[in-house]
Amino acid sequence: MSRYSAVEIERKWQDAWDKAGIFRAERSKEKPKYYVLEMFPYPSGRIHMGHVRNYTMGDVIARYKRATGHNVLHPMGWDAFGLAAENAAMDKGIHPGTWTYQNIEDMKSQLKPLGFSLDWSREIATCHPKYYQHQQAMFIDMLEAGLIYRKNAVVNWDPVDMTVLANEQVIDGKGWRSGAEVERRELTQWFFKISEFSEELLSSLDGLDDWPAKVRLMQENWIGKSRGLEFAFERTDGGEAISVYTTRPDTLMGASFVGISPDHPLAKELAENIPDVAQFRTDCAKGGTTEEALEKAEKLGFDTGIKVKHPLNPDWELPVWIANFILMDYGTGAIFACPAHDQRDLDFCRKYDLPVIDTFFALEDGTPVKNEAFVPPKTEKVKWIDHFAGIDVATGQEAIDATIDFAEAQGWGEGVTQFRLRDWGLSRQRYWGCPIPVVHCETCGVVPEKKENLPIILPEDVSFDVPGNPLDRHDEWRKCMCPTCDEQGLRETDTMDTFVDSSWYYARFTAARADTPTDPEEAAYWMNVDQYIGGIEHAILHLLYSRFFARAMQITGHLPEKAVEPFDALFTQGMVTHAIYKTTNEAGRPVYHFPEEVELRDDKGFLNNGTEVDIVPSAKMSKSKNNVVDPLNIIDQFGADTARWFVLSDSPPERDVEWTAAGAEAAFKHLSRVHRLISEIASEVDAAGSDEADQLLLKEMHKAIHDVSGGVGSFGFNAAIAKLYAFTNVLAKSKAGTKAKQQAARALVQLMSPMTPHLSEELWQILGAEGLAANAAWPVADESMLVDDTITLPIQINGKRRAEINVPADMASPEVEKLALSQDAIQKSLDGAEPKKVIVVPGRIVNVVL
RNA sequence: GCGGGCGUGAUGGAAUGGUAGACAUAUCGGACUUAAAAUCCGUGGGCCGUAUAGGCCGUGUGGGUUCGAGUCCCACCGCCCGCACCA
Repeated sequence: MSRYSAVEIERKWQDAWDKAGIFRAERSKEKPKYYVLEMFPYPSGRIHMGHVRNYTMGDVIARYKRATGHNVLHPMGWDAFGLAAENAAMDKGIHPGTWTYQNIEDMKSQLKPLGFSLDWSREIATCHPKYYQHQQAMFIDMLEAGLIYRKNAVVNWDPVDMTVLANEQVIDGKGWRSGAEVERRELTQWFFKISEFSEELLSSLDGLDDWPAKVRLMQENWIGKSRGLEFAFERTDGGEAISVYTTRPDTLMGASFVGISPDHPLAKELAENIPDVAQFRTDCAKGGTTEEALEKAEKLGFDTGIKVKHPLNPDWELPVWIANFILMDYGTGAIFACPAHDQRDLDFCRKYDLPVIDTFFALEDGTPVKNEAFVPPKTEKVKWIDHFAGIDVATGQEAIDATIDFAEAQGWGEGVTQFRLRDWGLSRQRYWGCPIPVVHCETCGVVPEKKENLPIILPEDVSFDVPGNPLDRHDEWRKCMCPTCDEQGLRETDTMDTFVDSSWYYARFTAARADTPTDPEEAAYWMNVDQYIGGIEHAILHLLYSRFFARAMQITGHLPEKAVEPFDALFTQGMVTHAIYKTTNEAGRPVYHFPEEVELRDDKGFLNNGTEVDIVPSAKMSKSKNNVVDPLNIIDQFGADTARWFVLSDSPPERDVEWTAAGAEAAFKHLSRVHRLISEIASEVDAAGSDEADQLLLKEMHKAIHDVSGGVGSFGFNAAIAKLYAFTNVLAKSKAGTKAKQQAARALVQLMSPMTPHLSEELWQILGAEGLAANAAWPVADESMLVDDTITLPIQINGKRRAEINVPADMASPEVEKLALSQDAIQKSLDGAEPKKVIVVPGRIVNVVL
């Protein structure tokens, strides 16, 4: 009998599938379509465990759906534009395109041996003009449809390298290469009007039943709908009133000062004449643009000297401060501060010695709230002292609503709905991205390129020896004809955010070689994606942008109406994590070390020169952190099926998993055992089984079919695999040579086939079954075989298990109760006491309450 | 700082509010072998106990709801993800 040789088997069956062309997807009227998609990879050069996990899950679903009679589309491509290619160009002197295409080739050759049931004929790479020309065409359509516009926005500016930095390139407020303190600087940039879709993107979340609740909640909070009060504070000096927006108008009587953003028009105006204000604005502009950096920055304030009047009491004057924690992007860029009921306001008032008005809330029972920044809960009742409309006790929300009504009735304020969601800035001052197809013309302004001039192809002859966007320096490429007046114009040198590329690739896959962005018939047939699978780290941006883009494509006629939500079902897998080993260099910058450079002793890590490293115990595998584990070793050593089986069995798919090498060998041992077991069964001579034993084995088989089908169909892969282990154990112990055993063996091979497709093909053949296992219909569980005649019921006394009884499955509750109470162990525990109550949960449990 | 999530044996983990630890790994013991590997059988939360008898404790911590809580609620601790220019 031959041993399990993964290498031989896997190559052989991959060739067989290729030859049969069974994974090539075509429209069909006979079968229901099923579109399964995993988030496509960034071609970093090496596949990592996260990829293997992600694509194995998708492949299991794809193969399972094929087996259950679906016409499956399962494509693959490359999210190929991005920053890393430019870094490689700078570090290694390779052209970003060369680097990227080489990586794609390498990664494809690493993915192929895994035996995924992919339709490679639809492969796309977003950096290829055949892809991005369609993106440029859609950009023009969307620009003309009013979905795109230009405005100023802030970027990270490195004053030494004179270049824009990505957030990732800002480390502790400093440029990653120059080390210079980063400044926030305004540039004119292109934007998608995603905020116009706020309400729609929010309310449509309700229909996404097959999305994780946590993702919907995160998107809801991100869109951030709020109802609040907008009103203006009159200035005592007669200047233009300052309009503010607040979600807590009920705290207006605790107002201490009015704050404006450093980017507020008033702050800018003051800066023109007052050097201190200008200086203050400069100070505030230090550091990166992330919300995290802004929120964590030291709170800074500047008293403008301007005073405003409280809307409910003209004698009450409030000072106007410029404060760095107020965002110009949200509301009106101005607030009133209420230190008694907001911790940040309180901290600010204490720091700058501003008045803290005593609280005016009390708990429902009248207990006054001391001014330790008590945030009145929106859902709980608080006593609301009667500055406004005579309401006594109200929930926070009632108080808010009442205040808005009151302000509107008195005519000094207006209820306003606000969204936190900002428009999507798509401009990037970088080379390796899709060129934005517009021309700057002295006469005509900024005009879209003619569609027949597309694609606007990135020039090849660029250099990265100077920081900044090489397109800016490429005069030959920049100079072009204005599409409207035929005079000379200059091309836009900003390229598109790579999120644009990934916001519509799912649609392109439905007709990857079409001459237009999508093909109406193909899109109508294949959309929507039935199952989308990817990392939880994409819960907000990528998914929200894709949801927006599907709508924008629909408006511009590139997607059918039904595809308004592109992904019917979403599964967010957990990340594969690994410890990070870190030291610090002379410049104070972190240096990351590969796991194989670090020796671990007593929970501490050391480099071979003896230096101790800092250990971050568990972090997302990331190339820049040097903590990526390479799955190729496992594939080389044990084969793809072992790698696939292992990543599925080891942890629940939604949870993060800390990578350890141990366990892969165990998976290999099990597959070898299955190979041996099935081979033996195939060679066993027929023997008569006992009916009873046969029946028991077949019952186990049907239970396995039921449980594994359920697990595979609902991302319970690890539970399905546990069931397969148990079923294998039962099968191994059953009597040799019976018909039932042959049948059960075939079922086992089929049930494993989505996970271990190569091994299953091999064993399918060994068992003498017809055709390819990949083409075989999925077994169906016989419902009548799933029920047991007798069941074991635990008996509890006050919730603690004291005994168990075997009873017929259909025994009536009163009889179960009688039988339970008659048990010796129960009688002994009762010790003559009379039960207060006996709870019988049919088929589950008996609980005796004393 | 804000939003979201997670926390169960030595380890990965299982458990529609219903017997906590399925299944697997490490370990230990045994069989087979000249020996080893492979394989097979057993052991496999802690404590008491001669124990495959029985009992007590036990799902990050503290409280609550319930006949019954790993699961639901509140507070706290720790870790992870995201925060709009990493993808």
